[in-house]
Amino acid sequence: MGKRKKSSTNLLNEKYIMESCDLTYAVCKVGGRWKLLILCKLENGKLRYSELRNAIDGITERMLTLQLRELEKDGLVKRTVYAEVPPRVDYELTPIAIELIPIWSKLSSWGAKHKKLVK
Amino acid sequence: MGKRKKSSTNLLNEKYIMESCDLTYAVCKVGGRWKLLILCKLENGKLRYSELRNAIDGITERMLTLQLRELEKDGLVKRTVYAEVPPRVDYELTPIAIELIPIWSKLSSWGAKHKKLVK
DNA sequence: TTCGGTACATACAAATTTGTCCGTTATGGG
DNA sequence: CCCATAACGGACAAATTTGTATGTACCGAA
Repeated sequence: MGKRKKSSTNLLNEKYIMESCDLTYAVCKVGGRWKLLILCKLENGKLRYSELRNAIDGITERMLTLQLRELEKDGLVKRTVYAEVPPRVDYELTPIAIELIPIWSKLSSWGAKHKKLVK
Repeated sequence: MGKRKKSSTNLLNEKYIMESCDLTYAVCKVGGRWKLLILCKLENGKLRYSELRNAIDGITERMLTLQLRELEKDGLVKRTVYAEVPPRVDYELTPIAIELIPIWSKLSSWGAKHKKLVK
């Protein structure tokens, strides 16, 4: 999120795992604290920055920005800036992110089931 | 993993998110660095500690132990200790973890696809 | 001309995760 | 009696993620 040291064991391990396991790779892409919450909010269409901020209780602007930047870099959300003042920016899911939705819903059901089991 | 401070904003946020989003909850359960790799190795049946260690390149015994402990606590793996010397312990997926397998395979395909897209 | 709203950026600090190194236990073989 | 082995446990340190506080640009409205 900030800069990472090249060639720490930590980073090398991460790289190795991401290369050798597509599943870990996939999970890492949505692994930030707020990423899935953001993506969920976007399931029904575009939202602008402030709408996301208001929709996600507890997130700070810094975190929202950071996570959106990564999602954008990873091709999961598309950012559109309108040349207006005050500025307007909106975010939407990319096609590859949309492909995740049916998988999410299964995973989400699993989560709900697991949650009950544990109690 | 080590102890966590109760009532840091960080922890409170995590709790809140896990409660309000089953999807995030599910992803967090397998979110440790090595967890998915471990679970994948167990897909075809029991393995003992040393077999896991040897199967997963780069993992240290400490990390393997920690991640296994959490997986056990979360009911994703079952640990069996045999009263032998030297000790023998094996690990296997629980039923709820087995239910994840078909979802994983979809997610894994998605990961592979995404990986190509990005290149 | 100061003010307000939007979408950030930046410096810094706290929390958490991951990794390194070394110790432990019990016993059958030599 | 000494040692090797399997499966850990604990202290400590490095790396990384998350959170806090504050500042920026822009322009139209008051």
